[in-house]
Amino acid sequence: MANAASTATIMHVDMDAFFVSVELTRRPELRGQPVIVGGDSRRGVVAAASYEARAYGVHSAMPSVQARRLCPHAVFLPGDHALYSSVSTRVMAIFSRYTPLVEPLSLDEAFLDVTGARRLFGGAVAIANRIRDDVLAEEQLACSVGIAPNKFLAKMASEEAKPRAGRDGPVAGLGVKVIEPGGERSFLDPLPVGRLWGVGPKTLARLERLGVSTIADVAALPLAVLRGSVGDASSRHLHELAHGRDVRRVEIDQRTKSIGHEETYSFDHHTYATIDTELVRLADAVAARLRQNDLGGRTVTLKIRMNDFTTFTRSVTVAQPVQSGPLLAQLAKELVRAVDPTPGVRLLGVSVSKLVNHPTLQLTLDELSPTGTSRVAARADVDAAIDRVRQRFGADAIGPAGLIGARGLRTKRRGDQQWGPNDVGPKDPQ
DNA sequence: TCTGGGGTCCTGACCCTG
DNA sequence: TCTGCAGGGTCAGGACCC
Repeated sequence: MANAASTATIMHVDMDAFFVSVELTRRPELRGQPVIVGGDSRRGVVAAASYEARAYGVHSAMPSVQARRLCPHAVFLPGDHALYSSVSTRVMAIFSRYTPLVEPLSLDEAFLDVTGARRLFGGAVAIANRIRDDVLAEEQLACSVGIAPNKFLAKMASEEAKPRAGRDGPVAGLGVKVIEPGGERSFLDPLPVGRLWGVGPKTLARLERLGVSTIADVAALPLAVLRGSVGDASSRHLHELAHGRDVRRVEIDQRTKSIGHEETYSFDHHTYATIDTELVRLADAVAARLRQNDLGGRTVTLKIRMNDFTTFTRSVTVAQPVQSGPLLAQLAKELVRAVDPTPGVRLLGVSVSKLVNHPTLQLTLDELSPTGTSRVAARADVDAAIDRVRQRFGADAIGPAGLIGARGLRTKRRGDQQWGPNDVGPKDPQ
C-alpha cells in the first residue's frame, strides 16, 4: 500500500454466509441448493441465506413466512448457535496468528490491526490471502477481506469484496479489496448514503428530505444543516465518515455493558400468572450468565412488546448489584405490574446493565432483617450449587421450582430461539 | 405482509442537589 | 425563604448494528 510506513493498516474480515456455510460443512449434500437458516415458525425470521436463496430475494431479518413464499423449495435449517460459536472461536484464533490486535464484531466478522505485521508477512494483501487460505483449509469456510487506513473504510471494502447472488447462482467476489490512503473519497463519493454506518431507515428518510442521496452529498453539506436534521452526535459521526475519516482504534478488550435475554412467544400472554412464570425463566437465565462472568448489575430493565408491536421498557436501579435469579425475577415482576397485559403480550425481555465485576452479595428487603444475613449466604450457596449441577448434567437438570409444570423445566440458554419462537402455545387460562 | 435476539449508543424529560 | 440555574443521575424510548 502507498504510504504504508506512516499509515495504519486495518483489515475487516467477514465470513461469507457464515451460518449457512457452517451448516454445509456437515450437510454437504445441500451445496448448490437454496438454504435458509432461521426460525421456520409463523413468527420466525431468516438469520442467514445461501447465495442460491438470495437470488430469490431472500435476505437476513426477513420474516420466514415471506422467505418461504419467495423460495418455496428452500431447505430451512433451525440454526445451532453453540456450533457457530465454537467455529467462530477457531476462526478468530486463526486471525490471532497474524496479529494480536483482533476485535471480534460478531461471530462472523472481526477487525484486525495489521500495521505492525506487514513487514513480517510481506504486506497486508499477503496477510489477507494467507488468512483466507487458512480459514478455507482448516474450516472449509470462505471469507472476504477489506483493507484500508481505518475501520469504516475497511468494512466498506470487505463488502465490495464479497460474492453476490446472480440469477444463475453465486457470482464470485474479489475476495480481497484494498482502499489505498488518498483513495477514500473517490471510493465513497458515488455510494448511496444508506451505506454509511449509522444510517438506517429513519435517518435515511431525514437525509433524503435534505436532498441527500450519495455520500458525496453528505460530505458537501454544512455541518450545521446536518445537525439540524439528525442531531449533534449523529451529524458529527456521519460527517467524519463521509470524508473517509474514522479515528476509532481496534479494541481487543471490549467490556460487556449489559446482559439480557428476550423471547418472542408463538402465542400471546394475557395474564400476570403466565408472564410471571416466563419472567422467572428469563431472570434465571440472565442470572446464570451474570454468575458465569462473575458480574452483577444495578439496573434491571424489563421489555414488553404487545401484540400490536408497541414496545415498552421499564427499568429500576438498585443500590447493590444483582446477581441472583429470584431477586432479578422479583424486580422484573414488580416492573411488569405497570403494564396491562390483557390485550396480549408477544415478547418479554429481562436485561441487566450498570455491570460491576466481582459483585458483593446483594440483599433483598427481607434480608435486611436481623436474621436475614444468614439467608444471603445460604442463597449464594444455592446459586453456586445450581451452577455446578448445570455444568455437570446440563442446563435443564435443575431450575426454579416455579417453572415445573409450566412448559416443563426448560431453562433458557443463550442462542435458544434465536430466530423466532417454536409454535408452542402458553398454558394461558384465557 | 410481517416484523428475532443480543447488544450499543444517543436523546430528551424529569428529578434532585448545591 | 424563595427562585433560578447548572450539573448529574435516572428513566424511557428510538435508532442502529450484526
